[in-house]
Amino acid sequence: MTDYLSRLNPEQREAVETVDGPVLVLAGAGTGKTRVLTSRFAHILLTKRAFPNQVLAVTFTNKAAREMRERVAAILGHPAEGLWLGTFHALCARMLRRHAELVGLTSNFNILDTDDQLRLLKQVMEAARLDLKRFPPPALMAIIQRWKDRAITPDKITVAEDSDFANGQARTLYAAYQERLKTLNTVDFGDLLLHMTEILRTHPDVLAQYHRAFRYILVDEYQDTNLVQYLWLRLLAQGHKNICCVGDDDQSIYSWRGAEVENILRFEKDFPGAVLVKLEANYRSTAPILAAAAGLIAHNSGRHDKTLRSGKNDASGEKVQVIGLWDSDEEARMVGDRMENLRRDGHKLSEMAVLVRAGFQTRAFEERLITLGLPYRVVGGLRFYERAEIRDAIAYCRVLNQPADDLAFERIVNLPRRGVGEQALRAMHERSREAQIPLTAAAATLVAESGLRGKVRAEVGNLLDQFGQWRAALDRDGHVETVARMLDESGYTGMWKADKSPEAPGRLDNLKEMVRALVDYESLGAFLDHVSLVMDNEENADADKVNLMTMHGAKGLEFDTVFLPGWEDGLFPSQRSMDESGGKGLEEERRLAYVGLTRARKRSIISHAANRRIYANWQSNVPSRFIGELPETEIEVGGSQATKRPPSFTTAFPLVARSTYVAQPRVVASWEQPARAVATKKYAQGARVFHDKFGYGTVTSVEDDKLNIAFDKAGTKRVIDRFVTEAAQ
DNA sequence: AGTGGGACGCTTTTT
DNA sequence: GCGTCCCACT
Repeated sequence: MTDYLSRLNPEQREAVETVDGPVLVLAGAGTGKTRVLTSRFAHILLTKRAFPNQVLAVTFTNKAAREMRERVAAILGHPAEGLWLGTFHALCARMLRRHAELVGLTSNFNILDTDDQLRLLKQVMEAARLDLKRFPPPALMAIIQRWKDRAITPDKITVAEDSDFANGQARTLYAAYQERLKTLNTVDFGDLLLHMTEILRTHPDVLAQYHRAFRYILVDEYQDTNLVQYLWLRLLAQGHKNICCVGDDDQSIYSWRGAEVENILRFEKDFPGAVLVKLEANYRSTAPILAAAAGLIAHNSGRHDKTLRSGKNDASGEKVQVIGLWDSDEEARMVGDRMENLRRDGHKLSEMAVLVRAGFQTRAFEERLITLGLPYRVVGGLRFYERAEIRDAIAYCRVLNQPADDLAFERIVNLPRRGVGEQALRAMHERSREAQIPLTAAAATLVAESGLRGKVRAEVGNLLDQFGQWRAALDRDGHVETVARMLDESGYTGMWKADKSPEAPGRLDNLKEMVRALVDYESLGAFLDHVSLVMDNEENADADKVNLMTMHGAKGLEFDTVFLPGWEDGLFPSQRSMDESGGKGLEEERRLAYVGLTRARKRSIISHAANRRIYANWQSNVPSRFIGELPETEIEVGGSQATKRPPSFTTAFPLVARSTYVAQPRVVASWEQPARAVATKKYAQGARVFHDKFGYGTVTSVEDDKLNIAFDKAGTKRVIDRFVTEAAQ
C-alpha cells in the first residue's frame, strides 16, 4: 500500500508528503510531475486526511483529468467515487448548476460552443448597427474573452480601460452580449469561471460551504492559469490553505489565450508561508538533449531558477542534430528518409513525432509520408463534436433540453428544409424581441396567429408540436430512445439518407455513434454537458503510426525520436508572435522550443530550410536564432546547407523588427547561405529532378519553364519546372 | 430559396 | 493553394 512512496525520489517524496499549507511544485520537463500529483492525491486519501469528495483536483484538459483519475485508482487499488476532479470548466459548471439562480440563470443552462458565441455576438453587433466589415466580430470576441480571463465584468470596465474597438463601444457590446446570454439561459466557456468567481466573491455563505467541502486543493499546469482561474483558486483555498500547485514556468506557452506566467512566479507572495519544491531530476531525455534545452532556455529572463539534471546516470546519448536544407521539400524528404531508416532498424513509428510550429506545416510531411507509404496520424484535427451533423443533432438536443436556446433553434429550424427563409426568421426575431420571449415561443405565437405563410406555418407548427411530444417522451421513454426518435421524426436523418454525396453515409454513421454514446449518460443534460465540456478525440493511440502535431499539441507527451522542422526566423520564432508581443512573445516562443526539444527521449533532429513555400509563394529564410542559442558542444550540424554556426541573434540583434535585420545582407552572407536566388532556379538538360507524384527523373529538354522529363518509374512527362525539385544527390 | 463563384485571408488551442 | 464566407444570380 505504501510502495507508492518508495517509488519516489527524495524531492518527489517531499512534494507528496508536505501535505499541509500551500506548496508550489516546480516540475521541470520529464521530472515526474504527474506521478507526484497522483501520489499526493492518493497519499491524502490513504492517510485518512480527507475523504475522496473533500479533495478538489483541477486540470486544464480532459485528458489530464482522465489520466489522473486512472492513476489515483491504480494506487488505491479501486476507482475512487465522488471525486471533485476535472477541468476548471467542468468543475465550475458543476458548481454553477447549484447556484445558477444567483446570476440570473436556471440550472439547466446550456453551454455555448465557440461557433455559437460568435454568432450571438454577431447578432448583438448587428443590432447595434455596426459595420461588421470594419469591425470583425472575432476581434471583439477575443477582447471579451480576454476581459473574462481577467475576471472583468462589463460594469468594471472604465471608459479609459475600454478597448478602442469600434470607437470605444466594446464595453457596451460586451454588456449587451452578456444580457443576451442570460436571456437565452446560456453561458459561454469564460462565463463558467467568471460567474462562479463572482458568486464566491459576493456570497460568503456559498464560499463557506465550499471551504467546508474542500480540505485539499491540487492544481496541475499552474503556469497556464489565467487571472480568473487564479482568483477562483485563491477564494477556495482561503479556507484550509492546503493548496498544492504543480507547474513549470519554462513550459508556459499559452499567454495568447490569457494564461499569466506571473501566477506561478508570484506564488510565494500570494500564499505566504508556501513551501517550494523543485523537481529537477529528469528521467526522460538523454544528457545532450537536456543540456541543449537548458542552454536554450537560459536565454530567457525572469524565470524560476532551476536546472534539469539527468536522472538516468548516463552521460551518453546522441547529440542533437541540426540539419540545414535547401528547401521545404528537401526537408520533408530528409525526415521521411530518416523515418524509414529508423523503422528498418526496428524502431516503432509511434515512437517518432514531427513537431511543427503551425498546423499548415504538417501537410508537406503528410504528402511525403503518403508517397513513402508510412502510416501517420495528425493529432489535433477536427474533433467528433465539431462535425456539422453532430453539431446539428446536438442543436436538436439543446432545444429539447432547453427551449429558450435560440441559437440552437435557429440552427435547426430549417434543417431539413422547411421553407423557413430569411423573411420567416426575421418575423420570429421581431416577435421575440417585442414580446421578450424566446424564439420558439415567438414562433408558436406566429403560428397561432397565422403570422407566417401557409406552408411555413404548417411546417413550423408541426415542428413545435413534435418538440412538445418529444419532451413528453423524454421522461417516459428515456433520453436515448427519444433522441433517436427525434432525429428520425424531424426528418434530419432522412435528409442525409436522401443526400447522394459521398460523405453522407459517414455522417449517418456518426449520428448513430452519437446516439450510442447517449447510453453512457444518465440524462440528456448530462450528455450535453459532456459534449460541450468533456468530449475529445478518442483516437486509438496504439496503432503504429508516425505522429504529426504542433509543438503546443505535444506538451505533456514524449517520443523516442522527435523531428523539429522549420526552425527559421519568422516561422519559428513566429514573426507574428514577436510583432504582437515583442520580447515577451520571443520568450514564449523560446519556451515552446524548450517544450519541443524536451519531448524527445533519445534523439531530436532540428532542421531548417533556406527556401520554403508558404501558401502560394516561395520565401527565403534564415535559420532560427534559437539554433544559435543551442550549446555548441551538444549539437551536430549536417545537411546539404549545413549551418555555419550563426551568431546568437539575441545578443547580436536584440529584438529588432524583422525589416531591420533583413535589411542587413551581411547577416545572410555570414551564414554562408547559398548564393542561388529562388527566382533563377532552373534546370539544365540532364539534370536529376524529383517530382511529388512521378518520383525521380532526368530532364531531357527545356523550353522556358516547361521541362520534358524521363521519369524513372512514371515514363516521360511534360512538367512545369516549379513542380520539380533538384534531386537530393 | 438555393446555388455557384469570386474575394479574402491565413499561429498556436482548451474548454 | 485552399477553404470559407458572402453576395449575386437564377
